[in-house]
Amino acid sequence: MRSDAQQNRDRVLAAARVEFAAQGAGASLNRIAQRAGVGPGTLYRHFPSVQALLVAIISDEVAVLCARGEELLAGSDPGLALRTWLRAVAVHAAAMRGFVAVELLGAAESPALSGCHDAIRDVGSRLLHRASVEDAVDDVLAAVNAMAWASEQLPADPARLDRLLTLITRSLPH
Amino acid sequence: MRSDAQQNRDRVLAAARVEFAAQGAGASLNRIAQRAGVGPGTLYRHFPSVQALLVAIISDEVAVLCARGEELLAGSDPGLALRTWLRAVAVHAAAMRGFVAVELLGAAESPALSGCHDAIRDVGSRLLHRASVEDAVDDVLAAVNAMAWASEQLPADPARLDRLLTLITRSLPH
DNA sequence: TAGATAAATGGAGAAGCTCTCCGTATATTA
DNA sequence: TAATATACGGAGAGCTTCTCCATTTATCTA
Repeated sequence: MRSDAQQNRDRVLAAARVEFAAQGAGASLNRIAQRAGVGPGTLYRHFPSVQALLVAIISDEVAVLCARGEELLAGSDPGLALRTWLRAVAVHAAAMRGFVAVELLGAAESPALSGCHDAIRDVGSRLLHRASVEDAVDDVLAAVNAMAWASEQLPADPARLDRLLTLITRSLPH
Repeated sequence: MRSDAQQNRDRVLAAARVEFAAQGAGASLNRIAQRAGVGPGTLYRHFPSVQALLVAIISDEVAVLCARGEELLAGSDPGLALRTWLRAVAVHAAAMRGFVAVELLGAAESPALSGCHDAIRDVGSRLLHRASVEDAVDDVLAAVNAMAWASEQLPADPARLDRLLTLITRSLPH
């Protein structure tokens, strides 16, 4: 990749992070391009769709979540490890203002995205298995993402996400 | 209201039901107006925002849900009544393709909408109380709506909604 | 029944969106 | 330094939501 192209790609990504964080679902690709100081054409060449942009942003954080999961898998309390990790997943999803949920849930479309999805699934299923939970990992992850999404929609209440997660996790092993 | 206005209002509502059911979040108000055989200006006078349109459509179904809740309150098994009603709420929310969830969760903005919200809350809290559940009705409803939303996002799987609801309801009294 | 009036209509158009195309500018290579 | 491949940005097409106002029409009154 040409060095100026790389630079522009990075600037678009940085602008997109800011814009998504600020505007959520109302983010405009035009404004992202403007904020990055590039033309719309440039943005679309690097990221042909909103998904592509999100995938690039999300991949980093998924890697962090997986690493955290591996750490927890090495720890001693399987039930606590599972609940801790699910909470981390939820916080991550909520921070992305619902995008992660929408994108990850609907996965399997983009190769990169389903890569993320598979990585999360893998760690999740091992954590579930070690805690003797029999529910499908897809269902549990969908539920956790849904809770993150819900807590986004409602008026801000710092404790709500925890209460919603508790509705699910309290039936899991302690 | 003048009779022609009433007629147009009804036609817009009918068109909106069809369009929302067919297109989901991608529904276009232009097309709704076109389908109803009215100009955009007419649509916007009757319903100044998408929310207003949704509120009108939703109000009917909320009334049905409340009636169902009252029936169940008169029955004999509090735990079963609660689970049955929560499932009905979820099916209703899913049928609205996520709009109900978004709108009802974010409530308290439009008077009509918060009316719906209050009605649902009222029935829900009585069902919860009778089943000796101590969770806040808002949290439970948010969780149920979130599950309906999640099941919408994922590839169609008729049993998924039930599995997701079970993640919540299995910790409630049987 | 006919005229007055208040209300509703619908379409033109402003502003913003996504996304494409292509002439121009520039980084890289020989 | 010259040639070439690549990336650039912005004009513009075709959407969208939403507003304004000249025109039409239902309803009321005499």
